[in-house]
Amino acid sequence: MPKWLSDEEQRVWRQLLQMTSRLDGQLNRQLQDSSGLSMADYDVLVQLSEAPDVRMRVFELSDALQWEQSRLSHHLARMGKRELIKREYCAEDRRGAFVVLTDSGRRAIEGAAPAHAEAVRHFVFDGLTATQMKSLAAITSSVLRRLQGTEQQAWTPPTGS
Amino acid sequence: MPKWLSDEEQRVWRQLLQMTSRLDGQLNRQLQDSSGLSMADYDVLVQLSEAPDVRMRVFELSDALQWEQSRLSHHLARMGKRELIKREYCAEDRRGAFVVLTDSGRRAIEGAAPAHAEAVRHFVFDGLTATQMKSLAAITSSVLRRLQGTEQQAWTPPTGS
DNA sequence: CAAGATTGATAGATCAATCTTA
DNA sequence: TAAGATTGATCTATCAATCTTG
Repeated sequence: MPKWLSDEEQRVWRQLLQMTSRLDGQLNRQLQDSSGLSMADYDVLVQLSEAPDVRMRVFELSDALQWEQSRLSHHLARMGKRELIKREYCAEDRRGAFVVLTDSGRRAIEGAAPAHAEAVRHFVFDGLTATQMKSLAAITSSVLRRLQGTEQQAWTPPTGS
Repeated sequence: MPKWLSDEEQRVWRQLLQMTSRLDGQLNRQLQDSSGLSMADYDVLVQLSEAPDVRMRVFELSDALQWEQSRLSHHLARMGKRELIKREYCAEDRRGAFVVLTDSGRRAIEGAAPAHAEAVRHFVFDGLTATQMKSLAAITSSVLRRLQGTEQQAWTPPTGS
């Protein structure tokens, strides 16, 4: 059980970090400039637009996005001010609330999606072979499996005694 | 030139986004709990600790980390308050400044590194075959190559006329 | 004026505390 | 008391404006 990453691991790890931060930056800028949406806005709008009756309970959204409740609540408040979404009362459980896509929210996501998809394809998928595509699916699955069950608590390394 | 991502692309893309956000969250929590450092702190301290005389110019750090000047400047101010780094005057160019690792900063990074490396290995590399490792290197290189030259400006899709 | 760097304003993320209803 | 959700405080990120020296 070596104490450090190997040279190869280190190189790949730094590349992965760089890839994700630059890709994130580029896609956010593209979205922002072309449509005024952030990736976070986009993700919320995608979930709602795919939901039956374009509405979801707050906790459903939170599960789907894997966001903390409070982050989501603050974000929905801001999106509400911009009229991308609205809240509706929930009759069955009066503690809860529905989040509903507005017409203007639907127009925003429909306007933003084509160029966003194009950008993702351009920067990521157009450069990959079919084999690399399969590999990427396997790699992300592997890491996600290893992250299972560590959702809220921090992982601690096994003691080396 | 399809307008949307294919089903497979969509599935892999969502997995990649999930992987990076959860991995980021987990590694940040582990670092924070075990050492009081964030990943951002960690990256700054790594750069300084690898630099000759544990010091760098602000613009060198900014290049190495690929951070905007203002983000770095704010972050250094906060790290300065915590005495992880300090500033020193630059004689050669009096507009500039050196950032120097303090003793307490060196202790912090040395204390944090083993468990952090262990976590990265545990969640990522221990689950990959040698072939997948090579694939991951190729994939990240491909995406980074495609991002080259788009650093500050937003990319816009070619017009479809 | 341009390069190196900081500052202030604003938007977003995280944590703990709170409020209401089941 | 616990579940669904919001609020306020604090920390971080981003953008535009500024300050100083080359």
